[in-house]
Amino acid sequence: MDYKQTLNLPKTAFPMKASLSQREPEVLKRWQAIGLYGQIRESSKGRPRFILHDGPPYANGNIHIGTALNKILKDMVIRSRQMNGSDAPYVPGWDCHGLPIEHQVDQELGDKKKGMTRVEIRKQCRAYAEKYVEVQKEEFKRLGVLGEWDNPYLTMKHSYVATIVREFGKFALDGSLFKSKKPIYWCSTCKTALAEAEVEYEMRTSPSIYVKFPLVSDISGDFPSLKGKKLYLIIWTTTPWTIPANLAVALHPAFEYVAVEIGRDEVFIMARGLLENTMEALGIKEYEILAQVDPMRLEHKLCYHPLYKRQSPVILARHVTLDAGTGCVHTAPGHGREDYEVGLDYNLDIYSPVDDDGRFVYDVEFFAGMFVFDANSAVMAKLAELGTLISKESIEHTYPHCWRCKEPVIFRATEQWFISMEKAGLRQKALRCIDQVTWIPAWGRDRIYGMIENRPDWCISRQRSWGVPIVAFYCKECGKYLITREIIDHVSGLFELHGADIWFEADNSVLLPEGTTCPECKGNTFEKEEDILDVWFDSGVSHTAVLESRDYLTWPADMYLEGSDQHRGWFHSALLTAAGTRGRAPYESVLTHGFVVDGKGEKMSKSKGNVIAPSEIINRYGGEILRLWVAASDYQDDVRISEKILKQLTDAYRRIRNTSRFILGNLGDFDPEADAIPYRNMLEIDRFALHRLQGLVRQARAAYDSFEFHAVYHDLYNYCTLDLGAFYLDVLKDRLYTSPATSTVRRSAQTALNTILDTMVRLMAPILSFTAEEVWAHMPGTDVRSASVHLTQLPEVNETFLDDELAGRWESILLLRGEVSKALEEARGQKIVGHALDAAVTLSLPEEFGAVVKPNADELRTVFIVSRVNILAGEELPARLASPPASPERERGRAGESVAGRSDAYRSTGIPGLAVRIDPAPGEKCERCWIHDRSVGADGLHKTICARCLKVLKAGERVM
RNA sequence: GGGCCUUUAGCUCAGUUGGUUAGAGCGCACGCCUGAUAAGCGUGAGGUGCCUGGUUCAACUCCAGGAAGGCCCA
Repeated sequence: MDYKQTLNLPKTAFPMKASLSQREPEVLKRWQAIGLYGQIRESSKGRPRFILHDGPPYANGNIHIGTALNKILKDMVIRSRQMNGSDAPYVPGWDCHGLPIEHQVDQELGDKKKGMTRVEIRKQCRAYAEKYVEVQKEEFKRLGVLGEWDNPYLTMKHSYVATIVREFGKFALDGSLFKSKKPIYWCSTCKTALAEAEVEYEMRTSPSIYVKFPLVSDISGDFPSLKGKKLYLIIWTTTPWTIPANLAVALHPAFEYVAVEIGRDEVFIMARGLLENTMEALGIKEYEILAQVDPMRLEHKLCYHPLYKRQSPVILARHVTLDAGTGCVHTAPGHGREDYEVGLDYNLDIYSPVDDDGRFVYDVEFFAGMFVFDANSAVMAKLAELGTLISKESIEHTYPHCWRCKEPVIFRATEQWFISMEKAGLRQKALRCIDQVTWIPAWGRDRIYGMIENRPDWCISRQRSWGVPIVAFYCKECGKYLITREIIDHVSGLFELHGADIWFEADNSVLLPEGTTCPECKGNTFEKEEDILDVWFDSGVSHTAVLESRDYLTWPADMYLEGSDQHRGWFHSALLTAAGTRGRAPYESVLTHGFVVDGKGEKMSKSKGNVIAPSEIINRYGGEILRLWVAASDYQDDVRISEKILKQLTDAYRRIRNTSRFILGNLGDFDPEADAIPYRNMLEIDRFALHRLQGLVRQARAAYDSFEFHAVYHDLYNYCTLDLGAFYLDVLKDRLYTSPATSTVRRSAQTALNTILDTMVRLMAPILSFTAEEVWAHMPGTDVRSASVHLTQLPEVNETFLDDELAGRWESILLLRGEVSKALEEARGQKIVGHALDAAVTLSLPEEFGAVVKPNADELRTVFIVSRVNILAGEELPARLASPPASPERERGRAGESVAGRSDAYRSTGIPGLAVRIDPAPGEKCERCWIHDRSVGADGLHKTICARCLKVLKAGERVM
């Protein structure tokens, strides 16, 4: 007879092999078909809301691994909050305007662009954005991210654009808005402003000149040794044409400067660290240091301009370096980024006397009308003529060039729009708002605080086509700009209906409210502004464009969740726009994650070849593995990814999957409604398992509460391996397989298993959303369950399953089990036994420990999974077991070696006083349950079967 | 160059307020099983706690300096 057929072996349709890349799309299809997102919304009506407001990714290109990390994290936050008693809707969004798209479209259009109107270009850009919104949408869905995908927010939608105008209007009307000059990259061939991303650095030969600036101020009071000398600050530059715009000479406040006499009573001042280099460049061999000069004492002193009859002050600036030059830096605030910044500090004019063609304007003495690069030699000649040029060479260096025409570009100040950090107290408002927010991790607060504290005014204008127009008019009579509440209301209304294209299509009779007159000069003819808004303003106001416009969302959001770069980006622009218009932050909390780096912790880059695309992982391993990777990582730091890490995660995934599968297999004939055993009637070990399960629930819920998904992962995984695999499930096999199918003892185990799986599956649902759903579908009692695990709630700690007294005893048994395992391993090594069921275990228990374990003595055989357990009472102990180890330092197991015989006792170190002896179990091995028992062979018919199994068989026969 | 941050076994992570021999799982090695089987179980070996100083009876933990890496500026 084939006794295997009489066993209750696991049986389930749940496949061991996950085939994630095939199965996941099916799960997604089903979610779509049953309208899962809508069902969740419906089922959670009236619950407290949790609003995670999505930061809009830029609608350009495929998603990368960092985007995937971000979106999956968001999904886990949403799902765990949703399953935690909240109503957590998720409205994804996209950032659609801006340079990268316009730049892409520019490249695709090539020369065709020249003949196109702005509106036509904008149409192309819109189509481009639309395309990538769809591409990315599918990619996000594939990650298992659940949300309102059929109604996302787009920053280019009419209603959104109208909101942008209204929010912009608030800054215009509260006095924050102003116009000022700022240097930007300018291509004088294309006559256009360029963004940083549009300049390419190429080698170019430029002049390299040293110029002396005669010091006007007498500093001999501070430096007596310089009395009566002719003092000069020496500067070095590669752009002689910017000398006419020089307004200052900058020194570093912390560098050492020296005054050096070079003969003829001429004294040059420069940084000590660059003295030798400079002297060599100037060809001066003999010189004498007369004094050390403290740069702080030179601040605000004056020099003559080397060309003109005006004076330039000495200023202090930290951007001065010792890499090249003299440590005295020619400063033209209208022609350099750092010059501009320091110019603001010293209230210098942003002077930039160059027109759109790159020519000096009419009032520039000597050089009016000259193209700047042609003016280089003229400037040098004039300097030489005036005796202020002291060296002239040329240099090869990298210089910015226009991406389109490849000509060198210049830095040139142009009129820009700014939102002031001070005029309406924006900086102070924003700083105050920061402390109303919970920053996770906490250092996010200091980071953004420092940024807001130090940032310059917000330059919000761009000379581009693809964006939201700055709604402003200029009076043709007096030139003043005009922005009024009426204009904002009127234009935002137009945008709401027609979109922002109308700004470029319609004329002022449409764009201006009827009867608009200039309040300054009463003029009534106007010109509209052509600049567009910085896209950070677009996305910055999403809190109002999205949260305030959908009645199922709330303002402020409960959470913003983005990478840590967004302290300078979206968190920042959202804070400014909300603080300025509403006086508080648009978020209650801000959670940031690190960046994805490679296995060595280094940044991913194409050139390093260490980039891993999400699609690659999805195709090879499945989206679930990507989700598990996100869950397993501590996102507060940078997150590593590598083949090795993915391999580890697939192993971990299989473990969780197989554990679920094994339980499902043993629940194949279990109907929870009909077969469950009341808790009080369950076996102790099953009750202990339920007690331990509550520990998992407690830990996992706490981890979810604080968004520590990696703790959930570790707890869940360790639970599968330790609590279940290494103990409970292993012990349970004998009972599940060999007991009568409907027996109380087997039903008791199944009741526990059902609760365990039901708990596990809901705990894993926010992380392993696909697999949890798959398990859910295979669980017994499906007809009385929700259609999806994602419609259920996280398990709560069930107090009725807590029994500390019982748990205490069983923890001791577990400890004992560990020691027995070691003894068995030793015996295996000595070939006394193979499988544990070959063994009989004899224990000599220390008194106190023995008392604890005693009530469960009969269960030890099954807990150890051995054939027999003998417990020796203290007085019965053989002498060799009773005597303490000769010395505590002696290695384990050696205590018994002095005694002859193969079954030396194992002497425990974990439980002092415990000795374990392993012998081959007496009796034959039962063919059915594999336990060695003396009763095997007693039955005439079933000669290879033990008494216990015989009983089961007999009972089965009767039933049959 | 500046601001913020990170650094614990090969990997992913734990480690209360400074206090015994720094933990877990995986991976690895060895063994068992073949009734979770492209599975399962057991045992074991792995750590200069990034480095250097300092405070302290005592430092992975506190302080200073440095290194490597990351984000944001310049």
